[in-house]
Amino acid sequence: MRRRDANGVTISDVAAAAGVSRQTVSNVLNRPARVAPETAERVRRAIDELGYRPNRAAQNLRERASRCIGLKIPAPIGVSNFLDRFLYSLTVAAGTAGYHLLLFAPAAVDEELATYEDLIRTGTVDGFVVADVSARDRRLPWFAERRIPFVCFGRPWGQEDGPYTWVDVDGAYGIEQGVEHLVGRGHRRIAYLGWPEGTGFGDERRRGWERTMARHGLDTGGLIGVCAEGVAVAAEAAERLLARPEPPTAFVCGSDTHAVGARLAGGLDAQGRPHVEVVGFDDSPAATLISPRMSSIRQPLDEVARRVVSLLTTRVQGSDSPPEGVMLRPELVARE
Amino acid sequence: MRRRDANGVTISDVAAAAGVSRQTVSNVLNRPARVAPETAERVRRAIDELGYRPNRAAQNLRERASRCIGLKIPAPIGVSNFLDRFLYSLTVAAGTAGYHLLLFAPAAVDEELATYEDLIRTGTVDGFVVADVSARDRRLPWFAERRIPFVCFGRPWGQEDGPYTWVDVDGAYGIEQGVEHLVGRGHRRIAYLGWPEGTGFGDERRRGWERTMARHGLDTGGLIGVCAEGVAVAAEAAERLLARPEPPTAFVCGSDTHAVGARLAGGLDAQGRPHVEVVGFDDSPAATLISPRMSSIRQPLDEVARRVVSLLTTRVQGSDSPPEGVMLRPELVARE
DNA sequence: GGTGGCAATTTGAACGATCAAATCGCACCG
DNA sequence: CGGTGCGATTTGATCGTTCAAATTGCCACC
Repeated sequence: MRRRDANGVTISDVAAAAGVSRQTVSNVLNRPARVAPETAERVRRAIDELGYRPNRAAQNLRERASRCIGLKIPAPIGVSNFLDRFLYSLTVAAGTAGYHLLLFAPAAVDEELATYEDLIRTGTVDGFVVADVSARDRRLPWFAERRIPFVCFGRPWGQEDGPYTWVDVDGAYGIEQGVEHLVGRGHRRIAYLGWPEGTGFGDERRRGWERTMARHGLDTGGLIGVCAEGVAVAAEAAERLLARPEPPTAFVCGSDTHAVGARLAGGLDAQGRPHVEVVGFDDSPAATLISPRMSSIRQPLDEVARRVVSLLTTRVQGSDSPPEGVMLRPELVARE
Repeated sequence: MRRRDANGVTISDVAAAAGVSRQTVSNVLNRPARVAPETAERVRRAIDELGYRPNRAAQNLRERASRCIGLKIPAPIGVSNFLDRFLYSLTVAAGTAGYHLLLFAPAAVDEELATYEDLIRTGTVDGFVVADVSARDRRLPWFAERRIPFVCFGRPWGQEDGPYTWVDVDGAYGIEQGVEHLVGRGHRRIAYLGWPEGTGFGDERRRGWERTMARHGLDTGGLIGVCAEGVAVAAEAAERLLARPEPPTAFVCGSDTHAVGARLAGGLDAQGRPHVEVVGFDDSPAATLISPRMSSIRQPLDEVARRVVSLLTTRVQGSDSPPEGVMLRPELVARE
């Protein structure tokens, strides 16, 4: 029994069974037009009978491609299951494009670049999705220099029109929808609660609030709160705003964590209705688990994943496509 | 320029540069003892200078192994980022064992088995981690029949001593620690809030509560609440218990979601201290985000991942190891 | 009946690594 | 001085696939 496990049927076995050469079998699968219909039919029957499946390693070797997309999985420090959801969308999108997602975690921070390089040089992956782009991310020029295919989820802030390809969601637009929603429900003193200055996406979301308030001629003075991500600190920050002489009646928030904090700070009335209306960002489970459920701005992760995969696969397949930035729109999920 | 990208240095290039045969280069990397020290040194220098890295596809073809572990990523319906954390631990564990994690998501439910089969038959993965074992999971006998290597995270309930290999965490022990903790703090009426009968792990956790209460001679009558996972329903269930004539003063819970519900139902006193003490399960971010922070039972995910990978790799490498069940102990993280 | 053209199919080589067996060089010994 | 033994190294074959070029068979046409 020489390694005759579940595996073991090769293209030659099929060829022999169908009475053709191995190349004809290959053609049936890859270039059906080249094969006479009745031959193709005979070969297909043999394939089915033997349960033949082409060996991936052999294909990879021949094609010089792994059909794998590499993704660094960050240490789980986050609070939302954002990565969970993106990972799922990305896996599905990759799958329909004929790719697989390959996860890796560098042993140490200073080994990170070496790990990327290794995966490419050994041909383990064809390219990367970079989901945690930071400002002035040193990986991006490093990849570009080595002509390593990659696509960012998240803008390379400050270089949106630069040499990198990315897909991102327009946070300002999302917050704008949130403000519009609250204005439509009669609110005038709408506060913003989010991250301190410095995170690209956070700043953008805040600007979305500012500009929408301005368009409606609403004052933003004393209505901004900033704090790190965390329910407790967010609740404190919200309380400070609520303690002011003209307190906000509603909040738009940079994240669902901030939003949960705002809701806790606001409290509920006797009927169990929140004193302040809150719109979160990310539509994480927290938004639906809190009671009553909370409106939140949902990022179109499926679409993001599809675009990322599509951009990456064209780049992997060698066409020297120009850099491209794709901006998608989030959507307000209004609840209650 | 024939495909001379970042890639392209082969073992023959190194051999030529070092003035040896390609097999000697291979030996330097895989069987160093066979090579004379000065030759090895010369080869190693050539490897460094050329930046040689062995091609993975060629190795895979020759070795008949992909060094990839397949993992089905479930649709993200959960509330915790449990998968996030396990995925990370698993990626790290796989990495140190020389493997990579390959994610996939079957297009449709009825294609699930076909997807597994395909991945094995094409040699895309060497085996699977099954992280979502259900009672009477039809995949397990199906895998076994085909001699497809796999290891479960989670017991195959009812067949713990059966033909399958698994790693799991002793939920009853964990809950026991929680009850002990609460007893130690003077509580006598300790309620259990968890899933309705039917989930293997949920039932086990409840039994842990029952047996520990019994050991302390404490009555469990009217102290059990069950509901689906969800903060709102959990809060309602907890309220019902709290409304009874002899209400519980503390809760141990089947999940952090249940625990958050219990905490919300209990409410805070004037000093911001919870009226009821609560111990959750999973030590998810929710436990630390709620204010004040909550005790919770932490599963040793790093250890689980290491054991899973270790069991799987020995099975992949062909040794017909007998089935094995590994039970690990969770740990109470006491807070406040 | 020979020739050209075309579709269908086959053959040989290659992708880059590793294993098994063969070969080489050298010291040792009878 | 030739044979033996042994460590170090090389050669040839192989893993399973696909590309490029060669071959085959068939028909139409002059």
